[in-house]
Amino acid sequence: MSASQKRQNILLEIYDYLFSVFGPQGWWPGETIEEIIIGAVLTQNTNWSNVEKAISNLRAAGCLSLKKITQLSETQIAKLILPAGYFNIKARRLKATAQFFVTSKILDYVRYNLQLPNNLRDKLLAVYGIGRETADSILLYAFNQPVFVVDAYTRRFCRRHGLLDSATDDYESIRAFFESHLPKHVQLFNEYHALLVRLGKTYCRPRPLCAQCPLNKKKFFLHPKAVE
DNA sequence: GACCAGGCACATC
DNA sequence: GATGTGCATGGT
Repeated sequence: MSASQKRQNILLEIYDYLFSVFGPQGWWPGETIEEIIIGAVLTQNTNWSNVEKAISNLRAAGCLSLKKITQLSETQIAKLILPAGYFNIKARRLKATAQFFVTSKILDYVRYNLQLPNNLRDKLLAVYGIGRETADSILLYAFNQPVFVVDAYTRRFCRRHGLLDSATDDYESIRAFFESHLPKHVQLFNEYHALLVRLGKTYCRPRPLCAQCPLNKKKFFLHPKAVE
């Protein structure tokens, strides 16, 4: 068995185990593509429960749509998304994001079942307020593209369990690691990321509760040294 | 009261 | 390219 196949087996073993412990996570918790995009911006460095409050404000005001958001002032948006924190900066980011989707008509590709432009990730990254994680969250959860989302939990998980050399644990390396060692299945990527977040919230905080982590019962480590 | 949360842009070195 | 900083509410 090649080293690559071994890595793939371990990643799938971890996935199966997490799924058996936590079950399906039901991501993304949004009704529509537009709501997912809006939530992806609002959840930056912010607890999801606060995002829910902001989304419910937007919905109550009839503003839970990208077109509507382009028509509001940043001040108006900021008032609605107040509970999500960083409301001034996020108002600007949300408006820039909404303007991108409205002017590019990307949602029409979905509506008419067309193939998305293959440089969509680069286009998203060029939008003010959309970085790697937000772009990839949108691609995976809103547009069902097989992109593996990396976040703080994923990075922490990789470090603590020694999945990567510490020299190559930047965002793109971690993304490439998962994408190249897993079957390119949207539903797998969807559930895997959500399960890592679930695991991280429970056992892998910055002040970790690693002793109780269910993964301790298994030995998945690819590299002998897991970093704290 | 401190710490943390499903980041990002920008300044500075 | 690496590292530091501002952004801000609400839950634990």
